[in-house]
Amino acid sequence: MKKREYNDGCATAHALDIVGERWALLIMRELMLGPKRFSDLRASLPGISANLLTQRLEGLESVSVLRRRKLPPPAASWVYELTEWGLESEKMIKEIGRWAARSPNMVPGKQMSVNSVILSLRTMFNADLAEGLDFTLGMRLGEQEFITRISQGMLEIDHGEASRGDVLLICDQNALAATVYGGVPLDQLIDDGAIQIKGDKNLLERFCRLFPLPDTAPDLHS
Amino acid sequence: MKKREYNDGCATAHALDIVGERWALLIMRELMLGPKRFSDLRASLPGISANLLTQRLEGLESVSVLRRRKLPPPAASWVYELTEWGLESEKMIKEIGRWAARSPNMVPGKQMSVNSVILSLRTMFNADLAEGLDFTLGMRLGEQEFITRISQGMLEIDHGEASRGDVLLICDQNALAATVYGGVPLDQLIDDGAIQIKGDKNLLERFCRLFPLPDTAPDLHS
DNA sequence: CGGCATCCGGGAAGATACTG
DNA sequence: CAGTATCTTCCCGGATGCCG
Repeated sequence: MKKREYNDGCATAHALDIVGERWALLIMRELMLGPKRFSDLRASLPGISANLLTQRLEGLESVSVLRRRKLPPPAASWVYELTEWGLESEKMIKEIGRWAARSPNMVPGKQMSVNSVILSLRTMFNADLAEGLDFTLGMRLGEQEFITRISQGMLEIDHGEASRGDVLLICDQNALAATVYGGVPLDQLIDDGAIQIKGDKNLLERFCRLFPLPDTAPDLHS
Repeated sequence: MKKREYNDGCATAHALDIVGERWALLIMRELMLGPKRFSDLRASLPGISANLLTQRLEGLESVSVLRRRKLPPPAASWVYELTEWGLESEKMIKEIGRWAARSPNMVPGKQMSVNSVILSLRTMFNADLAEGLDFTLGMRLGEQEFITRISQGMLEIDHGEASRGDVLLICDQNALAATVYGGVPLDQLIDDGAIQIKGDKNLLERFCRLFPLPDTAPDLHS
């Protein structure tokens, strides 16, 4: 056993062999919405060292989770992107997040990356609460733009021109998380200047209530 | 940051903080079908040291994933059991296994624990293929007995008296995996003495075809 | 800017031995 | 059986420096 592996026929154990190392799953999370460059990855993973990021990218490439691709000129830089199979890990990553959302040890209010907020919306979206709704919402979160479509009880969020939405939301990802998950009133964030809106504010308020968090599980040592 | 944590508000990152350490998820897998004692756990996790198992159990208890409980006399020994929330991780663990089942690096034929085989059946069960089937199957896998019920396109497997099934299967878990996943003909395993059957063999053969594996994802370096 | 190479300290993992 | 104690090894994380 050279590369410290569980020698176990179980598929879950195999998953841990290939994506169980520190940072691996978070790197995949950061690539879930599209390819990124080395420094973008590094910027969205607070605390990882360049060294380790290199190692992980090599490891994940060697097991066919992601590939390294050269952008056409004039960009000419390298990007990392998930393979199709790598992309399929979204279900698993969401299920992990859904489970952990009930953790009694989860501390709210910590910083999140743009990608984690978007993925958390995809995870916690409650179709029943969205019945009858039909609209699009543009989001400008820092450098990135997203377009969200809610119709027929379905949610889609992808990169796209934010200005094309029925409503436009401009803020940073933590402000969005604060109102969707933290219950901070939208008006307060607008007054603070943390959030800017163009369009129907009521639509946005309804949007924010579509992502209820589950109850926290009992803490055995509280 | 004492205990090496991702300082990330993302629920998936939090999950890694609490169950991302080596062995943690496999310990949970081993407790998924019911409480176990220290040495049973150790026996079903080939390669873990007593040392580390102690640490992990303490860690998982401290985050309310499992609890330590003293059995009533005359047993009077300690067992470890998942909390309700810990049990809810089954969906996540299955989703991880389902994803990894497509890995191009998965080597078939490795040893599996009894619990992993049972959980893999729960994971890979295909409801469409079970339409119209209605029977029970008892399984005696080493020391453990299970009763499986298939009806209305649903599968249930739990600990229970194997002899009460319409069919009884006696074998070790690797033989079961070999025929269900490895495509080894039942007859061959019977001839080898690896499997014993009491009851309708055809029923068992149909059972074995209810758990198709997904296609393997492309290997970038093949 | 976008990495790769190297070194170094600390801590986690693994092996072995031992105890109640 | 159910763990401790000890020791070694290896991985992680940080810093620095090199190179295209």
